Amino acid sequence: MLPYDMSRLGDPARAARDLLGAILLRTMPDGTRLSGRIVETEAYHESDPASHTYRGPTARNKAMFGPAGRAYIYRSYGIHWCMNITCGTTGEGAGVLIRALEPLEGVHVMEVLRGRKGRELTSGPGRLSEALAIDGSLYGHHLAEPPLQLLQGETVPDGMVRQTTRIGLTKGADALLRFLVVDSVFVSGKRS
DNA sequence: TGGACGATTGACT
DNA sequence: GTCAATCGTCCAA
Repeated sequence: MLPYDMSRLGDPARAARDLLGAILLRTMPDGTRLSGRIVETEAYHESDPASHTYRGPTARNKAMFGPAGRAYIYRSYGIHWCMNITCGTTGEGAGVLIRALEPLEGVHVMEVLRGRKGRELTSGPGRLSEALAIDGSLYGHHLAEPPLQLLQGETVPDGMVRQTTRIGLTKGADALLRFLVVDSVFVSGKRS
């Protein structure tokens, strides 16, 4: 499979749209491949009150101020790990939160890691991190190489993309910076 | 140096 | 639908 073209990780809103359909591949220490197709993203930028980078660089967010194509990983609610792909130029605090994947390879191992099956494997930022064994040890990792890689996938046509407000925010809640693939069962949130 | 607050999830009513 | 878990981070004092 071809690597994702990191030069496309400029403006985070544009990158969030473009990352739909791309593949995230995790290679376990024993060689097991865990992968999924990105079906839901959110864009964050230092000019945005909702972003972790809004108040400038800190020890936690420094990866987002570094070069594009790295993993910015943070702990949410003291419990879950969530992963972003950094965007923009060095010195610019921007990134794209990966909110949902469609499992491709290693589904059985993901089921063991999650202790669950089906839609709940990867339909949320904390869920997909657990399913792909992503944690703080991968902070700042360059996504061009193992054990965590971003690969080119099939392009998602505009007609299959919906743009909405982001999830779980108190500040900047009205900006339309969430992107999802409309026919995917794995998009986060409750379903009927 | 204390304390309020999450870019969430899952269990329970 | 409601709510607790759980702890690092950041700001006010």
